[in-house]
Amino acid sequence: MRVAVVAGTGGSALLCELAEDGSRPDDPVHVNDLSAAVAHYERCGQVRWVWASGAASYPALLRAGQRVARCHDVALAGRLLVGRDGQARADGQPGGAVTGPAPDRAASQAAQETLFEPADAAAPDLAGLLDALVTTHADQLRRIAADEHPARFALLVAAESAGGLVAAEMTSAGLPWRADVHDSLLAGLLGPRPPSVPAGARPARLAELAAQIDEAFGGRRVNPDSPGQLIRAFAADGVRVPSTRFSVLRDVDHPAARLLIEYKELARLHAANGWAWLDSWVSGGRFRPEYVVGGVVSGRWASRGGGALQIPKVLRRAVVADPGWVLVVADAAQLEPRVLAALAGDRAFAEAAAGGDLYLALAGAFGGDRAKAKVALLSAMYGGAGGEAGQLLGVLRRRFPLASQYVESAAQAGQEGHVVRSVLGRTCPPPSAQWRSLTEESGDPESSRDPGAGAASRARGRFTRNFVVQASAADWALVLLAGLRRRLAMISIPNGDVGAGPPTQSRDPAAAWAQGPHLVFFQHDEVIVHCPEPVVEPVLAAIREVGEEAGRLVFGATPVRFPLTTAVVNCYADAK
DNA sequence: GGTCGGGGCGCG
DNA sequence: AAAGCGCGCCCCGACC
Repeated sequence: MRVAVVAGTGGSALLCELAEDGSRPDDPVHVNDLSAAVAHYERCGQVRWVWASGAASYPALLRAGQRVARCHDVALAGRLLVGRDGQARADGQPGGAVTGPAPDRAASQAAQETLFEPADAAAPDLAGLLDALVTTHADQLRRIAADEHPARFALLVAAESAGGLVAAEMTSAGLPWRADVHDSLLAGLLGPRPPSVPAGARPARLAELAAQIDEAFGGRRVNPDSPGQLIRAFAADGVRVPSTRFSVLRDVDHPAARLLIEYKELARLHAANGWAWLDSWVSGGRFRPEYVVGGVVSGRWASRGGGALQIPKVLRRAVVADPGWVLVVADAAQLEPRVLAALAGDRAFAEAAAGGDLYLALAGAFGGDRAKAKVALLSAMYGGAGGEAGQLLGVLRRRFPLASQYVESAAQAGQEGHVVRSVLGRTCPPPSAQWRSLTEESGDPESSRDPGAGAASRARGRFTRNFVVQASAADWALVLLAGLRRRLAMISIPNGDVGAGPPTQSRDPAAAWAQGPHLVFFQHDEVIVHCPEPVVEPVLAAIREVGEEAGRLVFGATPVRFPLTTAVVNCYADAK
């Protein structure tokens, strides 16, 4: 059953049960306590909540201690559909439509605008919002059903919506983070925490390195954070460097180069994940970033604040399970090449991907050299062709023609300005107007074409080449995540067996759902479950099952396996 | 005083 | 010569 919901003020809401096609047979019901109403429906059986945006609605429910099992997130679904159908343009020009404009879009367009325009917070027109929600949702169901592969697209919408639930829950639960461990890590590398005044004071080790760098430039004062100043300082010593990035400095013969490499590494840690980061982002033993579901065009997540998806490996030492709990870290091994194998239906390739080390299985085609197999595959997926890669690509093309053709035709489509789609139907953005005008063939073949046109065209080819793989891998990961979330919720905790339990001050007392094993991190092809020790086994079993299930749901019958490596650890740093 | 693009680098 | 994809965040320096 689907139930549409719009939240009112003070925990109230307007609800309405929907028919299968999304139509509304009954009048809406006003409830004073939404979380109680949600609890009631969740107890009674299978309900899918239809709401405008989980990111907007779900955190309040979680704060009230209430979880939902399933939802249809109209905002997330709408983005997937807009990506597929192209944005209708007011000027009547085609907007990159894939399947042509749907008839009678005007009404649903108006409903959507009502739904997402800023409402009057003091006196929201709940009935109007619910109408708009129900109309938009029904329109979405029709458009999903009209997809070339409706079941796949419906799976994508369901998984994306579930992603919205996971994201809110992970923010609420937080990633266990030991501020004391982080602090001593920083102190060990940078020196003790400098006093907050004067602001911007360098920690001891950085100040020392900066002084040594000045000295290495013969006493010239140089700001080591300024690439421009550094390039000029090197030039003054007769060393010409095109930039000051690591790969350049590594090969520079000057006493400052080595110091700069060390300085940059530590300065980066200090700036991005130093004490200021710790103060802003970690509280009560938890790091609580905000995740942006579908924030990357490929369907990968992005994050807002705290750089949650770029936590440096050295800081994994600070990610420690609560007493009586462990971290179960699961990582999809060689996900993207396996996804390519499944996408392309290349039999020889797929059989190599049936298990174990994929690159090793393919090494035979490359004279037994695993490293060469890896370079060839990464080049095929990323569009690299420099150096040795070109020749290895030739080998790949001969031995695994279908896998090669799959990415080649995606690249060609992109170069020609077309869009491409992931296995479940996420669509890449169309080229910009600027790209179109740049790459357009001029009517006069003799007139010189913009020299940037070829480069722009090839760049888009690399983007679409990579998109089909990266976005399909994201499809798989999202389905995995949704399935794992569902399974974790079904694991019950042996009563009173949860060790000392987590420090109570670090946990939201209402978060009863976080008393059991729950997701605390998701990074593209890797998840972390914070898990009470007594239920490690069922959690590992759930991970095994869901890995199988995700491959089957997303790719259907394929010999390709998507193995998950798991580690049960107290500290994230020990997982690899 | 603020914004914005580029350089650089963290993650996958 | 350009040079493998996708992000977020920091700092700098140019600019308003």
